Amino acid sequence: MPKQKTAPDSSRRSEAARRAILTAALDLVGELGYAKLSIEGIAAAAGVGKQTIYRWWPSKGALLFDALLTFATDGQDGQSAALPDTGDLAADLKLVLRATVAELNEPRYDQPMRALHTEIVHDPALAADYAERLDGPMREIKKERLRAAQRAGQLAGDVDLDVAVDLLFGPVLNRWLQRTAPLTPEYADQVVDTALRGLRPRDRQG
Amino acid sequence: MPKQKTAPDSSRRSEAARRAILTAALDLVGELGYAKLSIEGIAAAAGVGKQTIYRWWPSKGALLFDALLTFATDGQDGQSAALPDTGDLAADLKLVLRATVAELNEPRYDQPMRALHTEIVHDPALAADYAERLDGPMREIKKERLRAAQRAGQLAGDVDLDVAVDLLFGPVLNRWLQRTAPLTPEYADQVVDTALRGLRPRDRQG
Amino acid sequence: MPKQKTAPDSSRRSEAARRAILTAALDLVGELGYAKLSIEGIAAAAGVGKQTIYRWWPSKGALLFDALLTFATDGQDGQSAALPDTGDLAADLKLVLRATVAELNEPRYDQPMRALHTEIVHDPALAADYAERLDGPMREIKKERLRAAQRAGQLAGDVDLDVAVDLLFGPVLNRWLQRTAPLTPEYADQVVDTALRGLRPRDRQG
Amino acid sequence: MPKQKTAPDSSRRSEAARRAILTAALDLVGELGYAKLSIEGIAAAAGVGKQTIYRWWPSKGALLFDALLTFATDGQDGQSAALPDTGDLAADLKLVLRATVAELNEPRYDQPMRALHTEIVHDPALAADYAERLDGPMREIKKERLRAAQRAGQLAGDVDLDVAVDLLFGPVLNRWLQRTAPLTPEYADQVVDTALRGLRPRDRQG
DNA sequence: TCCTAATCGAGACGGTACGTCTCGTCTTAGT
DNA sequence: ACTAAGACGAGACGTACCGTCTCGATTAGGA
Repeated sequence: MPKQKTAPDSSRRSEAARRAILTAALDLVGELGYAKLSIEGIAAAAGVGKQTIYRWWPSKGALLFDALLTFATDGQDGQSAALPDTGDLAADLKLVLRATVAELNEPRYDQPMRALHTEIVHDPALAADYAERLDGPMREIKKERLRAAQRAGQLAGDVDLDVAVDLLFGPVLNRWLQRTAPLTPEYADQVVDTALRGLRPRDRQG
Repeated sequence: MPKQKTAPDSSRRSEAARRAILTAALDLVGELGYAKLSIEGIAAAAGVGKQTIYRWWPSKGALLFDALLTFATDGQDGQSAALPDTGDLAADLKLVLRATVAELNEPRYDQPMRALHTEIVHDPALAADYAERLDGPMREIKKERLRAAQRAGQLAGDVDLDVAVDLLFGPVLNRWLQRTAPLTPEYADQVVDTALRGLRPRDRQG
Repeated sequence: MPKQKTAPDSSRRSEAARRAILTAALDLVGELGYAKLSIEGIAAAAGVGKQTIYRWWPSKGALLFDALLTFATDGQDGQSAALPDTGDLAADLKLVLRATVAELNEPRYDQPMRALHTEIVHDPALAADYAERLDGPMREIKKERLRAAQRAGQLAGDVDLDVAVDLLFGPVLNRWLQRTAPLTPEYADQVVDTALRGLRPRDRQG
Repeated sequence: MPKQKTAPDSSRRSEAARRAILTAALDLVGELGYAKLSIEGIAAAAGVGKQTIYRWWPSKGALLFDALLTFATDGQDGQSAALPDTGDLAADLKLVLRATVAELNEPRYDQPMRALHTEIVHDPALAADYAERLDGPMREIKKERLRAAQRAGQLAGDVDLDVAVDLLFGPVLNRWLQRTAPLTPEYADQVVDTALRGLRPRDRQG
């Protein structure tokens, strides 16, 4: 069987170069914005040859994603992460959604995440990677909290949890991406309240 | 008063060139995808000098937006547009959301809209323009239908209509942009049902 | 008939850029030598975009040749040039060959000419161009002087003038290119004397 | 005395690798031409690590030279080589010069020799090596034949033999390198005849 | 016979330059 | 004044090689 292109041997990979590249990528995207981010610039800032980037990452988006994964998930253990559960679903969700809002408003995260989302929009392969490695685990954590709420009788048992997660987080992410209106903690509260209560009047009998 | 930069005189503008450019832009973005779309290519495809593009549009995103506005809103009258109102809110919303899903899945719209969203993500000026000229009017139409539902007692009176719109359309738009899962008509129905009913159990009295 | 690649329109060509590029090329090849001469470097030194070079010259060799032609032939009229004719063929040839030796030893000409010859060795198209535009005219001038010598009875009438030119100038050029031995004015004299007299003994009858 | 750089120990040298490299170099230069010849390519074609090349040869030119020396001088004994001596100097020289022409026109030799000459033009160290190991011995063989001719009274006694060799072989080598005109056996004959007879008329007595 | 040190293949690394592409500006003719 | 055309300075793209630098894995002699 003839080998296709001799894939790089990751055992020989330089960890120093890898970290320098990821750091430089995050620094530069925060500094210059996504539009002015170039592989050339990242290589120069990291003190690395361009080929070293092209060797290990298939696209600028994949590099950015890797950078985000590496440094954003730096502190936490990975699997041990869970949403708070004080017994009060509405309060817990507001806390989480407000934290999300705060993070999205944080300049340090804003630019890289916009960049990543831009790439995802146009690159199905990267989207799949994102869904598997970032969105998937996060979504599972959220669904876990909602499952607990179902067990506690605070959430309807027949609700599709994926839809529930989308209902809660979709509006916030959307407003952030589209900038249709400022993204405030109050908005997060509103979304939680409205999503939990539903749009239909409660005093009517169905 | 000395003129600053001799602003282009739109009275002399060539309508033929304008339409050729907008058409070429939509064609090319559908053909090549956003990443390979270039001003240079649009000019060549439209049989137009590059300067003619730079003279009339401030950015590639603005051009794309213009193209979308010009051709997407082609058939409809503009103000007369309204959401259907059969008296059955859930059914009407499902109809609209399914139509949205269908449009987003339509290849002819998919690429240009992704491109526009990408630009919006990074260009606040364009985002404002988008909010004012496209999202705003559409949102108003949706809110009008919801207001009617409030009058008919099918929607809680104290619900913020903007949040309601976000709750209904945000998840769909999000799933489209992020490709976390396939975007189906059934999902549209689920979102409507869940948003209307709310996440909380209905059989509890409080 | 579809146009192939839309050849550049030389009427719009920037003369300033052209001269800056040719000057920079000659300067740099003299400064760094041929091996370290790069298009990138020439463009930077000339304050010019790389594309402007690639647009007008098919290869580094063609550019160098152009530079040499432009500046080496700067002073002289072009057609009026002729070799000296004092009536003494040997003296005239020695003068010319000594001048050739001096020029080849001149650092200002040495590097660019070596570079050009290197390119010619590997690029038949450039070789043809060289033969037509530089070697051809020069050879004609030399042959003209030899024709005059034939008329004056100082040169055998049945000698092929091209071979005669090669016999006189070939050894000098060769020694320069191959560095087999130092290239001195005395060597020029020796070549002229030997070529004129021939290798065979003169006092023998056969 | 501390060793400077740990010079390679040639006793441990792999003869298989050496021959594979030299063979690959000659093959590739004939196949791709000199411009596209790369150390990387030679190493790959030879199935050899790049370092093995860099360890044993100081430059691409030295490698090429080595390759030429190894395979071009393969059949012949080395010292026993001598030019033919039938007693007829002109005939002998024509034979040799025609053989030279044939070799230079041989595709198998053309490319590598051009490559070597290119390197020599720019690399004085290689030029010295070439002069000592290839040009020198060959020139000595040629001069030996000319000396015999002098003894036989077929060559003027006061002619500088180096100049004589240059006069005979320079024109041919030059026409080959510069491609000013096709290199034919007839040209070789003409050069020999003209060089032997001289350019001056023979019927004049002085 | 084992030891050990140099050579081997392989290929990652920091770099430089390549030739192409597009950017946004500027210039030239032609309506 | 606008247009089509396209040259220009600028600079990023992704590729190809450069020459240096580890890596194990042979592969010789010298002990």
